[in-house]
Formats: sequence, structure tokens, C-alpha cells
Amino acid sequence: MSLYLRFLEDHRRRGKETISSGDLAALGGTTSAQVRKDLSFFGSFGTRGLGYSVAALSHRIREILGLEREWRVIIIGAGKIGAALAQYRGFAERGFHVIGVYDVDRAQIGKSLNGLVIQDESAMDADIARLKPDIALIAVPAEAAQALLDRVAKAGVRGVLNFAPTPLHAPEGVKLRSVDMALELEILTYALVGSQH
Amino acid sequence: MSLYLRFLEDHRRRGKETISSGDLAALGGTTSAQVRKDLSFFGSFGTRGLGYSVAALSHRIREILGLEREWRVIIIGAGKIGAALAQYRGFAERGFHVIGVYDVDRAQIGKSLNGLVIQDESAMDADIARLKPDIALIAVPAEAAQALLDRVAKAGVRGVLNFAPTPLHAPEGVKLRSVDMALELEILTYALVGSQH
DNA sequence: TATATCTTGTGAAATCATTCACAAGCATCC
DNA sequence: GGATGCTTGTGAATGATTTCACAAGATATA
Repeated sequence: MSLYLRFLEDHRRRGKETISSGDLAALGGTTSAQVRKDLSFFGSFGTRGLGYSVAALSHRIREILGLEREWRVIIIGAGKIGAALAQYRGFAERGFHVIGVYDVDRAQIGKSLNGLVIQDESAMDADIARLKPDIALIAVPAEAAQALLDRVAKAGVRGVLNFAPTPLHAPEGVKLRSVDMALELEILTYALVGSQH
Repeated sequence: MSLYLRFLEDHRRRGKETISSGDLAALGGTTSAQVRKDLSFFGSFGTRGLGYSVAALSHRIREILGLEREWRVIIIGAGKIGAALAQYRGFAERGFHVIGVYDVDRAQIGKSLNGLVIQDESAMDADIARLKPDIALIAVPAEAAQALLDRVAKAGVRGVLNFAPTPLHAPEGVKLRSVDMALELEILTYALVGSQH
């Protein structure tokens, strides 16, 4: 779904007003029937003979994904990855607002990232209660990740995106996803050795 | 597969010598039958009544994934994300060696990252021919990503991990994976709005 | 050695996902 | 306005994946 949204944005930039399931399929490397099935799950908003209205479909997908509202995000860990995330433009462009960055390292606390001052991690729980962020990004060493996940979950955060290279167990009621860059590389190496025979 | 490897590493740290398919399933949120099917695809290395030897299975999976050798990696784009990747410890730990970092920005070129000097992008093609890196990490703005993918593919790189938030089309013979952090967040928001009803 | 207890490996069954195929709708052109 | 050309939406068929279920191997116990 998110991918379709990317294709639609691309297409809009090119000035097209409508797009067919076949075009979307070509972009996504799948079949037109697949695309139509995916979209029809949420209702039917194409017109026969013409395709889908890029604007209308974009809007509908944004609604479905919950992107029509702003999301408040905090970042835990102001190391290399945390800092990169805090300054990543793609988030703001898509409605994700970073409202806080936390770290335990006294050397980092007080520094400013993109206009945001790095806070002491001990202030985090109170901030969560007050500012009610929707999502927490965990960018800390693997050993600390599970404890922080439990902690933000307890404090009321319902969505967590983990960047630590370790599998975590999500507490009840918390949606967790992980981005593991080394794991992605491993999948690549598997594909590479597999294709050599 | 890579995930199983993570679980096994965890398990090894806890001092366990064997692990059952049921345990692996619990960690991965799947079923024991699923785990056994996955593993049996590559042969049978469990012992009945006991489970799998953590050490032997780790080793076998590392073989399958091609992690028993070193992989040479270059990073293209020395912005926030590229710099974070260049200094990421998880790579070296898993046998991925960053042998080059490239950028077009004169302000960045010459700076040192983790002992590695940022090179002018114009030197890239010659370096690829000479050093034969296995994998390229693309960490440049979305607009520049496709052109760079084509360029490294032509120069002989066979695996690419893309961090630009745009869908790319992989040239023939090139394995491509993408890490799109905004997309991950969107999947999270979908899960969050979906679970509210 | 016999018995009880685990756990694997794997056909068969059931479930899930993809692809096919086509009627029906819309736009365009003569 | 009727014929033509596209393209959607969707049942039916096909294919893939997951789960079930159980024989057979391994260990432990007595």
C-alpha cells in the first residue's frame, strides 16, 4: 500500500491525472490483477476504461494508512543513527513530527539537533505522559533496546520502530517493527551466493 | 533465515547448547512446523528428541547465507545517513567491510569517517573496477538514486542496498533491496489506525 | 533391556494468495 | 448513437504456503 502511494506521487509529479492497474503493476513488478485485488479490498474507486484518478487514489490511500493526520514521534538514542533520524527530512514531509530526542550520555545531552535539544533520558517518561507521542524510534545499542521498549510501552506509546539489531518482544497492545540494516545485507548476500550456483 | 540466526546468537549468549523448533517458533512468532519446514529445506541437522545444536545450526545458516566470507562494501553519499552507516559497528561484526565512501559535495570530500577518507564520486568507477566491492549502499537524495544504481551496476557491483525513499528499478543481474524508514513508519501508522476501529 | 518422554522430518490436508478470464462500464471517434 | 477500444471488478481455477498429524529416532530412567 505504502509502495503504491510512492508510485502515485511519482506519477503525479509527471503530470499524469490517471493511472491504470497495468502501469502500477509494472512499477511494482507485479500483475495488474494483483493491483486491482489489492485496491478493491478497500472499495472500488477506479473508472473502467480510464484507470484510477491519481489524486483521488492518493488521497484514499493516505486515509487508509492514517497519513491524513500528524504523528508525534520521539527518538531514543542520539548516537549516529538517532542523530541521522532526527535530521531526516523524509519524516516531516510525510507528516511525522519529531518532538523529542533522548539519550543517557551526558556528553550528548543539551546538544541541539535540527532545532531540537537532546534531553536526558530520565525526563522521558514524564514527557511521554505530557506530550503523548504516538511513535517511538529506538536507536540504542542492542542490549538496551528491550528495556526501553518495555519502558515506553508502559508510559503509553503504542507504536515503536526499532533500529537495534536484535529481535524484540512487543508488550501487549504495542505495534512493533524493526529495521535491521545488517539483516538486510545478509539477505542480499544470500541472494548473491544463490545466484552464482 | 537471518532472523533464525539472530535467535541462535541470542540463545548461544544465554549458554544453551541446543534449541527446539518450538523455541525458535516462539521467538519468531510462528509455529514449530514452520520452523522445521524452513530448516529442512537445506537439509536435516536436528536430532530427534533433543532439537538443534545451536553451534552447528548457526554455522550452517551462516554458510547458507554466505556469511562465512568477508564482503566488501562501498557507501555512496556521505550525508547524515551515509555517515551513520560508515560508522555503524554492526556491519564489521558480521563480516561486512566498508572499503570506500563517496560523495559529490566538495565540503565533505577529504573528511575522515571512522578512519576512512570520503572520496570524490568521480573516482568511484575506477575504484570499483580496481577493488571490486560486492555491495554498494546508496544513501543519496531520492532524485539521484536511480542514476547511481545504474552507474554502479555498469561498473560491476552485483548487490545494492538502497536507503533513498524512492522505488528503484534494478538493472539485469543486480540484486536490489531497499530500506525506506518513512515507509516503515507508514506501515506502523496503518497498524495503529487499524487497531483502533 | 524395556518404558516413557521428547522432538525431528515429512506426507497429506487445509488454508491462503495469485493468476486467469471475462462481463460490464466508461470514453472516444466516426 | 452505435461501434470500438480500454480498463475495472470479481468469480473461478490454479498455485503456493502453512498447518496438521504421526511414524521413527534419540535420550533418559529404572
